[in-house]
Amino acid sequence: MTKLASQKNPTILDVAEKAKVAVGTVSRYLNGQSLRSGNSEKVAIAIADLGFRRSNAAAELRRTKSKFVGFILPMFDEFHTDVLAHVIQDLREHGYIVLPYSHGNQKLHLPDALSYFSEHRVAALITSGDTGYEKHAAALRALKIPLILYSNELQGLDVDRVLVNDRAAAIGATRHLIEMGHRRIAVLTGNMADSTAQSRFAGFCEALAQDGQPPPAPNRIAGGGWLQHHGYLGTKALLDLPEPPTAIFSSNYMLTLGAFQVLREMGLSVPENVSFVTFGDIAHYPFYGGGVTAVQFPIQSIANSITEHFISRHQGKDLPLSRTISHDCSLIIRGSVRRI
Amino acid sequence: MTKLASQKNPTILDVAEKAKVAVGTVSRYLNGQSLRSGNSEKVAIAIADLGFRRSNAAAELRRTKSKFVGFILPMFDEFHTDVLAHVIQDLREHGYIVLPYSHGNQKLHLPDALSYFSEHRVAALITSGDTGYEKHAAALRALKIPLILYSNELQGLDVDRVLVNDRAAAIGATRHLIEMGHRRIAVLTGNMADSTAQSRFAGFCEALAQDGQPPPAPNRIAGGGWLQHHGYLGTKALLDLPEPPTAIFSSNYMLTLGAFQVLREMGLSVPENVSFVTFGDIAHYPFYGGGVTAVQFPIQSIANSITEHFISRHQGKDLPLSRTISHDCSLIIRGSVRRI
DNA sequence: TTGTATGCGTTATCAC
DNA sequence: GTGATAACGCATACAA
Repeated sequence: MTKLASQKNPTILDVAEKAKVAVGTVSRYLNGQSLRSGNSEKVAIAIADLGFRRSNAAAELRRTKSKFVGFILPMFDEFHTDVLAHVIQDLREHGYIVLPYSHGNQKLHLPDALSYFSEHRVAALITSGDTGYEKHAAALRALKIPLILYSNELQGLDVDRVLVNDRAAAIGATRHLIEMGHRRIAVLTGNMADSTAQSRFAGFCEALAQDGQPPPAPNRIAGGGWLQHHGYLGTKALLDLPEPPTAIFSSNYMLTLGAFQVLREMGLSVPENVSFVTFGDIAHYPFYGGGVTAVQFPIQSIANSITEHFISRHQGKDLPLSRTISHDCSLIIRGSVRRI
Repeated sequence: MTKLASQKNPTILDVAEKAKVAVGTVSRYLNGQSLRSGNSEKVAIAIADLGFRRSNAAAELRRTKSKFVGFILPMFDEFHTDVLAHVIQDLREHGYIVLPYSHGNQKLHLPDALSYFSEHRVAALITSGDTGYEKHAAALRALKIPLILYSNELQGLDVDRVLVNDRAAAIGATRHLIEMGHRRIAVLTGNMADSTAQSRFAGFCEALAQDGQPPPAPNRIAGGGWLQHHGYLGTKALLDLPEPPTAIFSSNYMLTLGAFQVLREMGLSVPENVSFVTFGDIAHYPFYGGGVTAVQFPIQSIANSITEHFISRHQGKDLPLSRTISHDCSLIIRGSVRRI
């Protein structure tokens, strides 16, 4: 059989031959290392002529450090997708490839994800650290790769963390309600097993306490999960109270969605019938009725910190086992809080 | 130096040795092929004992067909992210890995994406086929891999297409406006270089024609791009008309967002001051004012068709060079259209 | 810096 | 089906 060059992809051997340099030189070129002046051009020309593309599989196999980074997101919702998109962008500029893995809001099956990432020998794992990770701490440690958490705190693991000041933001949002004259304030919490849900609730309570108010009565606490139906059911219960709240503090945007669903069904509007403050700002909130007052996450900063954590960790410098960065949120005041 | 087993990842050789079978047998096991009864168990036990994980890089290097599939999306917006998420899920069930590439709404730099995908030897390329692809047709052909387009039509390439019946949906949406008594109807178009923008506009005009109306006057046609600011500027112009439209037909959800921004700034509301119909349904539309009447895309069906196209193409069956599947959309009627 | 040789871990190809 | 062996394409250690 005659060799048909067009049949096979050209390799660095072909490039080396054509450029009349050694394969090592081509490899050095591909990895951005310096070569003798003049050689760069020769190699570049040969690559262009041959239409050569390095095989990432071969490089990956031979490399000591993988270029893949795993990213687990609970679902492709606005917040997580936004973080993911930024991280993909940031890491690509450093030459890394992000492998997203979503468990589609099914019950988390972390072992599946870990086995998937093991196959790809990912250099690190980025995740929001949802409920249930503690159970798999051993498996995570067995991966022997850096773990980078964003959004949620997670105890008992040596990881880098990128958090937001949930508590402070919750205090600010609640205080805004108080300043606008609200006293019967209810709260929609997230899944209280998650640290974000706890911190936001704690901040809410603290703002109340600072105002000299008692902690919220149990029937003013609803939700208990992150999804729309939690917000729906929770808000329904709150509004059915003999003394319904004049304002609601919501712990994320999906709860808020569910709340709005109820309000719509009951023919109530914001802020005329009930005031509203929510965690999580989305592109649509400015136009929801009079606009929704919301706690905005600094997505760009979160993504940057994730990237920085990864890069420094991957350089293998001497680093503490665990580092935490916290970012502040902004309260975007719109029209969903009525002064009473 | 003594060999420390814990230092290196176990390989199929280790598994084969431990299970007392040949490496080929282990490979067959890993790829789901049938083994002599009893051998499966032996291999499974050895794998579990050793904590073995196949190296995808090595497999990918040696395989004749890659397990990677490229996916280009213009941005991580609701529509494209939704399609992506479903495709990731569908393809994972078939053992394929999706590599998303977004150009972040910058000017499309297709060569970057193609070079990235070349390195990974992707088995196929999925993309919405935005404006500007024609210029790179040669480069796309040079990849010698199946191309699967969704959303946009693209002439002059042998590709599989998954489209929606934009024209029919546009007719339906416009007819709804007409049936509700509207005669002064304006349109926000997308980028008219894209087939979706053309089809939606054509459907809009056809519905008008069916009602015996003339084509829209030039000053009733605005937008000309897919982004929020196109909707903003376009709507501003429409409402500044001596005879502003009583209803607006919007070609996607971001245009609609921009339109709502203007309406809000001008203190106008939907549908009291202007009625609205939009392409693209999103989770928030039920709660926008009285709810937004919208054309809903069948995301699940689109994703399924993409997957089917890829799988059949990848099986290498004898197939026509180009296949097209079209899906119908649904008009979700809510409260953004006033009867006049 | 360059050239050469070796190995990464798997799949494909045979003969059995 | 199974077993032995030859690639796959690149990075790297080593000697030059």
